[in-house]
Amino acid sequence: MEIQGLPGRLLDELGPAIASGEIPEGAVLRGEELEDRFGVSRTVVREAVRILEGMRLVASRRRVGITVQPKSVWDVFDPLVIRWRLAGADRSAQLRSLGSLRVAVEPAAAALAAAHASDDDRRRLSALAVELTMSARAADLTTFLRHDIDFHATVLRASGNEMFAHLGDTVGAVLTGRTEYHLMPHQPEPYAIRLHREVAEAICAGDAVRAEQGMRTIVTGALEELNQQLG
Amino acid sequence: MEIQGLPGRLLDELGPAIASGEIPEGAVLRGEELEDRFGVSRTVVREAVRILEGMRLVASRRRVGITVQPKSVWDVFDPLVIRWRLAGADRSAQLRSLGSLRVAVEPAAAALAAAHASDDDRRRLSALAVELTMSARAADLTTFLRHDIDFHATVLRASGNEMFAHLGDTVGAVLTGRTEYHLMPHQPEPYAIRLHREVAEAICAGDAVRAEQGMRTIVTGALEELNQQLG
DNA sequence: GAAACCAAATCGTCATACTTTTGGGCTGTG
DNA sequence: CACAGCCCAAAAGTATGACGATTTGGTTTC
Repeated sequence: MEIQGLPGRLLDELGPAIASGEIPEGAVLRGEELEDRFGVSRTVVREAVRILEGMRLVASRRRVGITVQPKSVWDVFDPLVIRWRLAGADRSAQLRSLGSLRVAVEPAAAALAAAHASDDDRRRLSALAVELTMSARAADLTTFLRHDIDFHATVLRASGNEMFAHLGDTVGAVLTGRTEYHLMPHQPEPYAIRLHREVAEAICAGDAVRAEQGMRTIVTGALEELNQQLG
Repeated sequence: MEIQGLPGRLLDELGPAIASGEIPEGAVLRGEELEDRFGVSRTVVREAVRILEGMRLVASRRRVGITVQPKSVWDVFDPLVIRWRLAGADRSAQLRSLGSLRVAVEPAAAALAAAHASDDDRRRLSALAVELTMSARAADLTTFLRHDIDFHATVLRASGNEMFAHLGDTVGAVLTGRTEYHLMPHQPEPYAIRLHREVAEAICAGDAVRAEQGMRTIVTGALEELNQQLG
């Protein structure tokens, strides 16, 4: 998943710094300065910068340097950008944005999944719903989180829409994030778990309406909880 | 918007070729081969490849080369990837995916816009609804398209959600695409236009439910029409 | 036949030199 | 003093040669 090599190391420094706003919009970096600062060659700096340019975090112009772009042009759907923002200062803004996105997308995905899921997907969802219940009862937050992520990713993938499917990792990052930063009840809510079972059953039964409803309740609930926690 | 310089030129060749499937999954390119084929230096090839790697279209490994990644790991939200796919062989798959995405996102955006739009946004939406009506009546498809794109982008931006806002360009690409490839009625449908006016009014009035409903009707209509055209 | 080893292929990194663009200062003039 | 145009230097863009690192696949050896 990560970009590797020395450019990757550079990226791990610069990306979060820019995404968190530590290096503000309009700031100008010089290639040579980066070479010195990180003790790497021109080649490495240029390739790292090219990648950042691909994400629209920076733009490089002759005679002026590498300027940090305004947030409004960033590729906010890039998985790395999302992760960097989640780890940094505007974590809460990012969580809010993603929360709304989930409310829009996941119910639609659930409805599509009810129509298009493969038998394998349906089996997997049933199994995950059970495991979710068990790990919640055992108060095992780590495996609960793992299964929760898996559940939502499976629904998104089962929708048959490649773009929805791709949001699986992103949703995973959100769930991980809110657990890591203690934005979650320490005990998973029994009601939320019942809803996951409900959604799994609906998808298995091919009931698009019920699947969509259930999922909508889950994600709007998560969003409300988030808004409460963040004020 | 474009990546520039020689790497950009390379990208314009390789990106579409990969995104369209012309260079299939698993294919292996060698850096030196690309140097020869395009008559550029290692530097340029490497930077272009880095960008493609950032989009997860390819992965570069020692001793083996630059391998085209399976479609499932591509950054399908990257604007360039979307454009390349729209221009190439799986245009219809891409249009379908984007259609579903619009159905999920745009109604939610309209609802949020009704709550959060600035006065300026509201004025702009009203104006666009009028201009839309006029250019439709004049059968001026070019300006109609321009205003249509502007309308949807404005709603997405007015939602106040940066991720929704970012989909404005993408939706624009979809609308442009389906016009260019004659996947649209040559005369804009009067009913669809009435709906745009309805949405604009609802957002101006702060009526989230009505805005969401209207927008949902618009985008589901567009999706159905698309499915009909594509069989 | 299996395991260890070696060699070739290819990317990764570095150092350096040259080219191209462009912003800002300098100069000269009205 | 204001303004226009020219010129220069600064920074990114490109090219190239050399070397290092790593993986693969065949070959040798036991």
